[in-house]
Amino acid sequence: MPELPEVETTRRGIEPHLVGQQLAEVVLRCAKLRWPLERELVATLPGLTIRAVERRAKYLLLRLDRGNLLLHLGMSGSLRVLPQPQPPGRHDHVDLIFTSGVVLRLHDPRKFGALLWCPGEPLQHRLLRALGPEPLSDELNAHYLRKLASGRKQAVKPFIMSQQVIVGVGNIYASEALFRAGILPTAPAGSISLSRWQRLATAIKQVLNEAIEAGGTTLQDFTGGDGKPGYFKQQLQVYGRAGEPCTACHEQIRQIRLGQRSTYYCPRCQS
DNA sequence: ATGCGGACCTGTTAGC
DNA sequence: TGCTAACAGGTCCGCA
Repeated sequence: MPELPEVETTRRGIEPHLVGQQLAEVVLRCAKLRWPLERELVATLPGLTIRAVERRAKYLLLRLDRGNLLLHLGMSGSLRVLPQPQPPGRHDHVDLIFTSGVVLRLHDPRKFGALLWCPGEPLQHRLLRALGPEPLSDELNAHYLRKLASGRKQAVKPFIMSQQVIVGVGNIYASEALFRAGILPTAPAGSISLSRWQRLATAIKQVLNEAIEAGGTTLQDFTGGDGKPGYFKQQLQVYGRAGEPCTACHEQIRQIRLGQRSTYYCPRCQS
């Protein structure tokens, strides 16, 4: 489900409810998500207080006064803050219960998400260490992209979705950014000119920023920490619109499969 | 080094 | 209406 805008929306939704909260109890109802859930969480976390809720790539970082929790929502994960404990529904796999009674609940039907305990610096964790730059930072620019793409034959869409290249761009926003930049998703990354990388870098920043503003994209069941859906779906110009007219030129939007992912583009606007 | 396909898991939708 | 196949927001890993 969540790409960067949805994770950031979630972060903003839960942060004000969690900072300063002291953990009372951890309830694990599922043996494993992406990885086996560490039983030591149940013994280690009670008593610790959340100092900050940060995001790196599509990971949420809960910084505690000692150690950190790394959270990834996978394809279908979502978080809710509940004012008090409630009976769990289907796929409500984890509850973090605080001394105030507030509960942070992780819901994840497909179980591709992750919850990891990280005693040391989370940015040095093996899963985060090799990640590329944040797309909304100045590190993402045309020169960086051209240099990294040099000599590479991979299609530009899977290239920009690779988290070693840039983080946060998933399947929806990759198609949207390429449409805005007028670049075919199948163009080999190594063949793209500096000026087109410039347009793409700008498009990525714009589409992510606009999606964050709208509270993310809700396709089926995404909700931010407050349970509200995101409204960016209405602003999608190509994703999920196969056969419909292009918003710019009225040509039919096409759908192809690229790297096992559905990919949408306008054959007239993108070259 | 790069790039691809498979795997993980459940739910929903499209098609016969 | 009911069954089956394909597909869905991610990404790690192993292999060529």
